[in-house]
Amino acid sequence: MTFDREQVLRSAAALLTRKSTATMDEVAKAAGIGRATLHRHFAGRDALVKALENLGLQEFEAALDAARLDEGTSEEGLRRLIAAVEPSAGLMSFLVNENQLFEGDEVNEGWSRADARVSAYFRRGQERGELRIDLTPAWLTEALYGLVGTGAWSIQAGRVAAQDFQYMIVELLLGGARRSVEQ
Amino acid sequence: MTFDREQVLRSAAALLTRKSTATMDEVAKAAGIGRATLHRHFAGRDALVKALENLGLQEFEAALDAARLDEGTSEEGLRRLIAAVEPSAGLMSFLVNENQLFEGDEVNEGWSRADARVSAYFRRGQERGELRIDLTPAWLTEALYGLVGTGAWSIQAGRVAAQDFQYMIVELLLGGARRSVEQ
DNA sequence: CCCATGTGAGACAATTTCGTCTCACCGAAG
DNA sequence: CTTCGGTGAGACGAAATTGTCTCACATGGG
Repeated sequence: MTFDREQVLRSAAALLTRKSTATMDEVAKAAGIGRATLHRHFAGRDALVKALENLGLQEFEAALDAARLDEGTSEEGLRRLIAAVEPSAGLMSFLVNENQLFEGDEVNEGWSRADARVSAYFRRGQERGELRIDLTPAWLTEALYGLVGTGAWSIQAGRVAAQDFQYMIVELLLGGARRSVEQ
Repeated sequence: MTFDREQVLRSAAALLTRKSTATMDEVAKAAGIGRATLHRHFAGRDALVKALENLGLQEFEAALDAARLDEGTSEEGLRRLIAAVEPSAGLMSFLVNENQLFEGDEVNEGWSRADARVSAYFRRGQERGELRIDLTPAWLTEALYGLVGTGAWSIQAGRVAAQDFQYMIVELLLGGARRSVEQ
C-alpha cells in the first residue's frame, strides 16, 4: 500500500529495459501502483528517467566507494566492484542502454566523474603492469559497463545462471575466453 | 530524392539507439525523407522495427557465413566474424538493446538459429582446447553481442577510435584485460 | 473513536502521435 | 514535350498518452 520509491524505480527500470516505449500507465501497473500515485511522485516520463539516472549513479558511486579500487591488485579491486554492483545490475542495465542523457547537465557530470574513477582504476592497473596497455582505459571502462548490462540482461532472460554473474564478468573482462597455456 | 530503404533503416537504427522513444516524424526527418514516404514503406512503428530486425538478422547471418567459423583456429574465426560484422555494427547495436522481440515469431526463430551458430562455434573452441571451459558458450555468445554493441556505441559517442573496433573487441573477448606473463 | 495523510480508480480535457488523404512538384522514361 | 511514378508538405480525424482533478477508501496516529 505504502509508496516505496526505490521499489517503484527498480520495477520501472526492469520494464523500461525490456520495453523502452512503455507508457506511464504500464510503468505504474508494473510497479503495482496507480497511475495517479506515480504521477504524484514523478512529474512525467522525463522526471522518472532522471530519477532512475540519479538512483543508478548514486548506487554506482556507492559501489565504487565500497570496492576500494586503490587497495590490493587490479583483480581484487574488480572483483569487489562487480560484487558491489551486482544488486544494482538491473538499474545499470537500463542506464547503459539509456543514451538519451545527452541533454542532462548535473546527471551527465556525475557520470563523467564515475567514468573518470573507473578509467583511472584501469590506468593504474596498466601502470603497475597488471593490465595490458594496448587496450585503452576508455574502452575497458565502456566494456565493463557493457558486460555488466549484458550480464544482467542474460540472467533476466534466463540464458545464464544468476549465481554466475560475478564470475562470468570478472573472468571474461580480465582473462578473456582464450585458454592460456599456464592454466 | 529516391527512396533508399537500407539507408533509411540505418539512420533509423542510429536514431533509435540514441533515443528509443523517437516518433515516426523524427525518424523520417533523421532519414531525410517525409513522414508520408516513411509511412508508405513501413506501415507503422512495429513494422519499422521488424524491418530493422530482419535486416540486422540478414546481415549478421551473412557475416556468419563470411566468417567461415569452422575454418582455422577459434581466434582466426572470431577475427573474421568481427571484421565481417563491423559494417553492421550500428544495426547490431540497436538490436542488442532491442529486447522487445519477445512477441516476434519468425524473427525470434531466426535469431535463435544465429545464436545457435555462435554458441556452437564457442563450444567447438572449448572442445579443441582453445577456449576456457569455465565460461559457458551461452555467456560467451551474449558477451560477444554485448561487446559489439558497446564497441559501436563507444565509437559513435567518440570515446574510442573507429579503427580500433575489431582489435578492441577480439582482444578483450579472447585475451581479457589481464597482462599475461608470457606476453 | 476521529482525523489526517496518502492511495487507487476513474473522469476529463489537452496534447501528442498516428494513419490516411490530397495535392503540387520533380525527375525519368517514352 | 508529355506522361507516369514517386515524393514532400501539409491537412485532417482517430487514437493514444498525458497531466490534472475528484472522490471513496484504507491505514496509522492521536
